[in-house]
Amino acid sequence: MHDVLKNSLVGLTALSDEQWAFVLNHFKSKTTKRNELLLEKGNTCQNIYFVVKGCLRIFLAGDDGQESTRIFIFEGNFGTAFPSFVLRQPSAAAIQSIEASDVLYISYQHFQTLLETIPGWEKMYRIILEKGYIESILRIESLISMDAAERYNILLEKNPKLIQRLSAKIVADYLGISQETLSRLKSRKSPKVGKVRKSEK
Amino acid sequence: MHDVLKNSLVGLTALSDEQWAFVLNHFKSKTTKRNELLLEKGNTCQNIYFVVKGCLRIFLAGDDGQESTRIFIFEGNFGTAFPSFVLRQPSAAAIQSIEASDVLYISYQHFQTLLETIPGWEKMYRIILEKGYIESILRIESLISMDAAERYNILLEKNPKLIQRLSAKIVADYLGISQETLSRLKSRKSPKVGKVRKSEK
DNA sequence: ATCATTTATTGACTTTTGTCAATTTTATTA
DNA sequence: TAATAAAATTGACAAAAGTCAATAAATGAT
Repeated sequence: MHDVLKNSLVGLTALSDEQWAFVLNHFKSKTTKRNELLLEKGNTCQNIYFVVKGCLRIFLAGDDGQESTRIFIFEGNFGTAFPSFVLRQPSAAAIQSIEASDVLYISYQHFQTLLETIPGWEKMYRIILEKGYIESILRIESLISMDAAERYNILLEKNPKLIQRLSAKIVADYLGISQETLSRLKSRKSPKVGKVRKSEK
Repeated sequence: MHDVLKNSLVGLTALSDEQWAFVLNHFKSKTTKRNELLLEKGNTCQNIYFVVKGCLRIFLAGDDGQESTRIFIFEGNFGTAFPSFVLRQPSAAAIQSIEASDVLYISYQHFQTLLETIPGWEKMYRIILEKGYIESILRIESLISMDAAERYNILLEKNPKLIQRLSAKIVADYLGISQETLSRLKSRKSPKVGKVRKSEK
């Protein structure tokens, strides 16, 4: 599993073999079950996760049972309940493994150690932050300037894998619309394109 | 002007006097008029701006004349058309000086120079990125999980100065709602709280 | 200070989206 | 593979928000 992590980072920053060993040594591995919670709302997030296989989601849960997905973390990506992790505060969001997944994770303390002792790690983190920040800006733009149909069509165009792979319920949570509205958008605009049924695979 | 910049950064990172001089030397200053455009949509953003006095906004403009404000940059903060600046691509958004403002700015090339030559600068940038990313995550959450009235009330609670200082039109653009809806929210929920008229100051 | 311009408010109406409920389809697991 | 649970779809209706238009208020430039 650690090789996957190294391979995905090796282009971002230049580290010696000793530094790579030091870095990788601070990541623990974990296998999760489908729907397993990695962080409960209200707890302070202690880890950054790197998804080797599978998919996590960070989501908000309202009192009424309604959920809103803040972000997905697919294979080859880092993620955490970011505000909680950085500010060391109880998290408004929970982290859930949507699929049975293999993840690596590093604690806040160890992450700080890497930032302080490996100069290239600061750069790598910065580049990952830039990428995440850009994604979030594009998402804000779609939310403030488009209606549900436009947002869905853009997602379909830019990230069709996401729609195929996840349940419509969760896609709706992510788009900020109800599952019924999403269902109607699908039948209205593109009847043939939707989640690939497992029975068709 | 450069003192304001140094004072706002000095707590984030440890630099020698020589390093501070080197850093500040790479920032140019500029005075802007009200409503002046610092970047037009379609151009690649060349600078990061630091607002000493006044306020900038980064906004999208639709074909129909409708505008959506991505973010505001008030005194003591950095900002840019971030995706364009980082990815070196034409910007979807424009940058406008809402008020007559004093700004400092640094070019992409000079910014890279600072990242490469001043280790503490990488850390400073990372901390600013973390802050911006957290803000954007909270904004996404409000957009996907709250209706217009809730978003407005939260903004009123967390950032009343923003509502007082800016026109309702621009606040509506920022909230992702129409000006009419915002006007109705104001009269419905909190008749006495609104923008402070200049005539009342 | 006045005037022209921009911004804000309000009403009437339309469109979009949400909610509730019933049904069908798909997925999970014993 | 049957049984059960979960998810998706659809219809009917309600609520939220947008649009258009008219008017009022505030601003800023002379």
